[in-house]
Amino acid sequence: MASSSFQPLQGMSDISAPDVAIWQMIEERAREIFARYRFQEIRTPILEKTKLFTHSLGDTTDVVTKEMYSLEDRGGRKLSLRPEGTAGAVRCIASGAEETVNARVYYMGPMFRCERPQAGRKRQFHQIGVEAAGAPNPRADAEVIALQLHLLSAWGLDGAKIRLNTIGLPEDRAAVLEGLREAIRPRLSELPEDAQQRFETNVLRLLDSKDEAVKKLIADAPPVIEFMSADSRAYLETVVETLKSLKIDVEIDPTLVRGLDYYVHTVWEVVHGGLGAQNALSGGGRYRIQIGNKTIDGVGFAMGVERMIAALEANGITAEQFAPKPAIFIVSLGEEALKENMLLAQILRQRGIACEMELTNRKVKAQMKRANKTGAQQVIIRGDTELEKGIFVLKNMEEGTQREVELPELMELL
RNA sequence: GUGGGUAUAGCUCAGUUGGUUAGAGCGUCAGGUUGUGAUCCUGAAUGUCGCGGGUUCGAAUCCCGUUACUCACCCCA
Repeated sequence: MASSSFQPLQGMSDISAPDVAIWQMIEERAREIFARYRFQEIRTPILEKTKLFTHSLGDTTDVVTKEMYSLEDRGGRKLSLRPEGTAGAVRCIASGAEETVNARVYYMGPMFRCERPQAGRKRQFHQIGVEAAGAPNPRADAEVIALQLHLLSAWGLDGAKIRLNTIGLPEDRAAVLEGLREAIRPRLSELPEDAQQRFETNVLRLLDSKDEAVKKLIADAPPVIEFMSADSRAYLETVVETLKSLKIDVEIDPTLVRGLDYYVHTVWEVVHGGLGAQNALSGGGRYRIQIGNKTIDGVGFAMGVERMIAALEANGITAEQFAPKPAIFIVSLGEEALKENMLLAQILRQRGIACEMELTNRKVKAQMKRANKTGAQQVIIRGDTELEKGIFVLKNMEEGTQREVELPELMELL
């Protein structure tokens, strides 16, 4: 039992073998897919000025107002651990030269939100995300969605669904809010108190409420897209058509909204059953963010790696399947053989062969038992008698067969 | 931030209305005469019963606090 005073903080955990194998699989395959779509990695600082987040995510969003880990440094500067990846990535893009306005980047790493932990929600969690900067273009949105689905299939995930919606342009916002309020106002008094409050502060959030009374009311209200300009509606249509031509199925969900202020036009979510209440694997959308005197347009998404792993596990894909196994396990018998076998192991490793060995003089039986547990395909047994004869016993663990070989043959076989 | 559940061996969990030396399975280690694993048999080690306080002749068991885990609300990936 770990000493309680040295446990990780609430909602944060160590990730080690064997679990880490699935993380490595996810990251490895993601890099491969990103390369095919010609996205490049960026690594931005985990600690940023608080202002970067309040400014780009919106200073009334919960993420910014109550969930950030914020601190002052020794110079009294207000800093925060990043709660998401887009702000930093966009800051980096904005600081670059002119050609970076069309940057295509991806990132993977830890994010921090001080919320109550729950299924699929940690305080330090990990995201893999992409940002494709560039002027609004529905085809760019569709390409990014295609990339996202490609990732899911590379990881072997089945049963994920995409829900898509538009939240229109900032110019549409006033009409949308007013239209929605007007539809709800006559029956406002029927709603619970917190919903009534949200009616004033953030009426869009009523769209995805879990409250039954609110849900019913929203179902009766006209879809918000009806309050948007013809351009905004055409934009969504082109996204959907492009996706269709790529043979990608999406479900239009008029109640889908996003919590962060920077979104415009297309927004989407990838959901998966078997995740509990936090069923969104990934969220994405088009955004417009002001950084200094530059406006960065772009489209991107972020996936929660912990949630992804939970979804994979629901599909029967687990870390053990990716646990690395040595090609060779070396069993020694006798002082002299042990010493020589360490040299042999070193040579094999330098030739690119994963190789494990027992470093004590335990009985052969115990060493074989350990060899079996590592999952090694083959075992080299070399004791002092083999050493004298200049041979190696090579055993195939699966078949249970073994034979004696000399050094040149051994090297050729491996 | 609000609310429910949980915390006993490395892991999964038993532990009767508070009663004497706290248990099982798995794993680990060792043996089953020569130097061979995944099966089988035998044996052994390992616990401040999450932590702190209280009630009691006596607490793993009851009460309070605390930390963490877990689930939901909220929020979001």
